[in-house]
Amino acid sequence: MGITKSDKFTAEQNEFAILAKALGHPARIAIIEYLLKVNACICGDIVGELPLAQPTVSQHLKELKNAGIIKGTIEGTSICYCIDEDGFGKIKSFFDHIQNTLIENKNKCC
Amino acid sequence: MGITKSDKFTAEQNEFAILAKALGHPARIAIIEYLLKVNACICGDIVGELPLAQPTVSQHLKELKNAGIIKGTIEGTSICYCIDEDGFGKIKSFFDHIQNTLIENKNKCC
DNA sequence: CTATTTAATCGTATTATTGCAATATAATAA
DNA sequence: TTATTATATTGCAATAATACGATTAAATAG
Repeated sequence: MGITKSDKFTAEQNEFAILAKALGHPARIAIIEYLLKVNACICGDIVGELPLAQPTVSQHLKELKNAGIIKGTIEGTSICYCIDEDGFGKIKSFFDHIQNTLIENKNKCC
Repeated sequence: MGITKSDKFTAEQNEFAILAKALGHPARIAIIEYLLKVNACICGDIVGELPLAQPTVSQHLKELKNAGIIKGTIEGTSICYCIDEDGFGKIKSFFDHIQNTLIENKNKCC
């Protein structure tokens, strides 16, 4: 079989899994960290920063964009990427919810 | 070539990617949510809760455990799983850091 | 010891991901 | 128009992930 049974899970479960999956690669974490470091949106020099070829970086950027974690705007011949706060907000609220529930359930674990 | 170049990235980047990757599947999100819902650690009835066969659930539990997101304790013939707060703490602090940096960088994005 | 119960592991088919060379596309520059 | 520059897409090989039937392992029950 080998195919994820997405239809057997809720839309929310799938939505969060997609966000988490997009962050599940060191190159994509490195991209996020770089976008934060340069303190502003940045263009194609992400390629120069990563130990990967240009098509590979482009592919990782595409996955982050599809998941709603970053966004890109065209600026002449180059494209400016930056973190999409909406996507991050969704992830963060999920973790906050878990954290709160864990605090409520304190000491009721094995 | 199809193999992630983990050695080209920092230990922290890899560590966080592993945590995020472990959450990058709806079944594993469903497991986390179920563990939260039952308000205490729970045993093998996770299998009854998910639309997946027992070996598949066991495999997902193993991945969550390897990533440090859940932990299991033996209780007779069954095993009691619950969320590992340490693993979640790491993920949460990463997101908190990003959130804080985003707030600092306000309006400097494209 | 012999069931029974519970969960992990093995083996394997299917599908997805990773990575890059080669190529294509899109915008500007000359 | 013809370069040039920047990024995306295609195609393909290698590896990883998903799912499950069959089996195994470990603990308890009888």
